[in-house]
Amino acid sequence: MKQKPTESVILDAAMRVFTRKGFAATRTEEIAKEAGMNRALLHYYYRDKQTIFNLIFERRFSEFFKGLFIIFETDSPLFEKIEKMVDHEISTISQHPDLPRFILMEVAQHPERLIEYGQKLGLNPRIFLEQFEGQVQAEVRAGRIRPIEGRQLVINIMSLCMYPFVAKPIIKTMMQLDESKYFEMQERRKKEVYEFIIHAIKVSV
Amino acid sequence: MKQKPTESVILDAAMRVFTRKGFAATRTEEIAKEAGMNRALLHYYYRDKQTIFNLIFERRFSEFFKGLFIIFETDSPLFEKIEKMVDHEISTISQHPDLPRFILMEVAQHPERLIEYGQKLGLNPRIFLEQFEGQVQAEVRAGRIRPIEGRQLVINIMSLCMYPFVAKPIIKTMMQLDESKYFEMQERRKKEVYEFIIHAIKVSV
DNA sequence: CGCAATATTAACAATTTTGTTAAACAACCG
DNA sequence: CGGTTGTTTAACAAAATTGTTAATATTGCG
Repeated sequence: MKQKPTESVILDAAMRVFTRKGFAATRTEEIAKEAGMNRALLHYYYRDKQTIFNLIFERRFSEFFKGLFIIFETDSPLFEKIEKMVDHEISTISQHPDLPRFILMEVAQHPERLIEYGQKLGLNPRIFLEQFEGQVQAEVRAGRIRPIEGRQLVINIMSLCMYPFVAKPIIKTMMQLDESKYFEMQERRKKEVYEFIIHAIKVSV
Repeated sequence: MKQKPTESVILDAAMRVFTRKGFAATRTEEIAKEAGMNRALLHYYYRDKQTIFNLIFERRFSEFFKGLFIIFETDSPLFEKIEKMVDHEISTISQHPDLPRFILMEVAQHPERLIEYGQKLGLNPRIFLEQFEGQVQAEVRAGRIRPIEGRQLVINIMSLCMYPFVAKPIIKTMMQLDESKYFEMQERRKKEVYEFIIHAIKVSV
């Protein structure tokens, strides 16, 4: 029976609650309850709510962006890269389905954090983006894909992967899916989205 | 110099603040300031914060879903319908760019409202969805589009239209777009997304 | 004008949420 | 075992947020 150190019990609980509710709607009381302890203990280990939140935000921010950028970085051929991106995004986010909504919510409210934490992680979107745009334009010139702006393609890929998670409650309700049906739908999407994109850009033979 | 009735000055201010911040992060003080009045006056016209929020939510919920369902309802041919949907969504949401994020945030926190307000508006997603799936399957059988589940197509269309708004702050920062560049990008998307979808589903000739 | 009725505000009160303190408890070590 | 350290809690205090009230200002109308 290895008991986790209280610090990480707190952080794990805080992660769940903050991710579900966002900073503003989160009550420290709820974090404490989720961690099975008294509210005062949070303050014993961490100065205040904001301090805990910042730690969580950094963690989740990294989870959200790190994997994505790793794939941008690899120099596979375009189609392979897209396949990896789609598969990676849908797979990893499936295990943290409310991560995108959390990031979007908090970044929308404090856009300056995007720059701050982006630098902290050493992310440089400009470089990745330029590299990707170059790759796309090369394919276009080679006549393998129809003309498309690299950035529009990136936006399309991200949209197709992320939105179904962000809109999970709406999709579940409108399509009357329970948790497992929703999961199956996402599983099918790995193939569906990849093929959708390839057909969308490939020049017909 | 026609002065608007105080009720609607309040609601308009509340709409802006709630939409920007969501319920939990909104301070009644901020609504009052935005409306150019004393906080007490909000309570003179409306019982409390929650009452104001409910009015706003109903309004915005309707804005978000009503237009969408109208297009589902029309019986244009598939490609035309898709074109209308894409154009309509991107155009109308462009005028209310943070509407989708607001709806998603609040529905994620209170999914039961989706059903409640959906019924209030007389929306019946099941019927529209079945009708659309039928239309898609007919096209598939006719060999005009490649095999695809109707629901996956709906999700794809919505994703491509909505996500760029939901992720606006991230996209703006990562792609270094100012407000007008971002707007231009969305303008170009009307055509881009439509063509992307058509190529993705059309059987090559 | 003058007085209702309505609109608005400032000051106050209640509630909710956060943060602190001092005392109880537990673990470790001589 | 006794004392010392670090952990946890209950009770309290402070701050922030919301809601109320009573007094003031404004409007319209006889």
